[in-house]
Amino acid sequence: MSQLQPIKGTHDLMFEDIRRHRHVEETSFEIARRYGYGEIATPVFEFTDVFKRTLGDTSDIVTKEMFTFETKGGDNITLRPEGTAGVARAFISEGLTQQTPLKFFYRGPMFRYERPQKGRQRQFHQIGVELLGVATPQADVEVIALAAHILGELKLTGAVTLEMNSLGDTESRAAYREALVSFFSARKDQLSADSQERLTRNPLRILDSKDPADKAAAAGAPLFTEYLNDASKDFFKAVQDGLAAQNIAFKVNPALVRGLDYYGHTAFEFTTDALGAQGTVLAGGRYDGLIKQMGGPPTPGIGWAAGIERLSMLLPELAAAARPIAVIPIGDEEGKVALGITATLRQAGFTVDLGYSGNMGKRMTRANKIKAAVAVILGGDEMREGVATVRNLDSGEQVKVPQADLARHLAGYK
RNA sequence: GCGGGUGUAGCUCAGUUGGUUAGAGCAUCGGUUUGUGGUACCGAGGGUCGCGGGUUCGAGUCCCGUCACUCGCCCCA
Repeated sequence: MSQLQPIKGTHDLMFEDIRRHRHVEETSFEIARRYGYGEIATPVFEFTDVFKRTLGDTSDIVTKEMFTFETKGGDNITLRPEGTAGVARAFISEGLTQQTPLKFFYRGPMFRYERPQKGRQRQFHQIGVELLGVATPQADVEVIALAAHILGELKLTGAVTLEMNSLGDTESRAAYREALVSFFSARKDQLSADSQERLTRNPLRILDSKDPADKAAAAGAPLFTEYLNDASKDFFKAVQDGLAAQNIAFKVNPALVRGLDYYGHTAFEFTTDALGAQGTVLAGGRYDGLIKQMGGPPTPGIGWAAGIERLSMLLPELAAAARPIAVIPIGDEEGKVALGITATLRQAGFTVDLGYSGNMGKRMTRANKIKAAVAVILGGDEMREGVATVRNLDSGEQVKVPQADLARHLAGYK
């Protein structure tokens, strides 16, 4: 079709949309900063192997959702589908492995070749955090508390619920996986086609299938909690106690699992029912095996990512932007003086609009359209007296103010 | 990748059982108002009816294809 349209699943962000995006980014980084997080910006593309090795060859992201290209030089590169792999790669390749614990905040575009839907684009944006090098539950608690704090600051506490689960350590997960496979294998014919496929690829996923047949079949399935070993149970308990100590409400959801291979122990999601099928707004978990799997020293890690588009859609109305001051000269001579006054006011920190053309009526109309709070009018009379007429555009009241006193007089409109 | 819905002006939408110059509101521009905006009144511009093909004397309307958007499945933030 026409080249004059954005690529499927991409959008131009402007006006109110980008204000909301920036609001999410800026408030979340401001909170993360208080928890000791510094920002990291990794490249938007990496060697394809970086994602293949970390996400696991069988995950859907790797098998069908990556934007992968060959460069002119013959390298195989991929637009990042998520943020953790790049941060983990940087952790190793930047030689940071001796500097743990490390806390990173990131924001930026991610790319997944998927069918677009409400709250799901091919280029979308995430904020996320990673905490590397802390193996104790205190890290899990802190990272989840940070997420809750950010959502609270965004005024979304009432709109989301926190669900969590333990995927146990490697030993527990292997035991549980085995139990699940044997349970579902015995009733394979009752499962949906998708889930029969999952049986070999990712049996845990059968548990949170939306298919009614799967839900029925999963009713009597063994519970993860029965297969957690003592170490895993203690760990999960400590995380829950830590959250309770901070009055963070959560719900244990035994069906909560992870699509990506590198997760173990704590998995959590903040979800909403306001976004249709895309209810997950922020999700994360512990990935103790990842760094080693990538070729670094064994290093525990935990983190989460949140979709900025999804958060933006949930956000309540933002406070109105600051209203500008409109400077309105009536003729060419006044125009020159207006230039100087405009510059002075902008230097002093005011938001000032100086129109580009039109008679006074036109300029007043424009002042009104951009929601200016006051108009500073400069005409022949004002020039002779060395003043400007300051008109309050809400009340219509106007007074003459010496040009030199404008900044002081307008102080309330900054 | 699979399934449903929808494509008419810049935006939101009407358009009868197929019928001759395709409409409205909002927005835009001009005027009433050559030093005063918002309100009001008057007027104007703006449409290959997503695209291609077919049926028909005649298609915005019916049929087929295609593209796009959208919702859901899968998966995920």
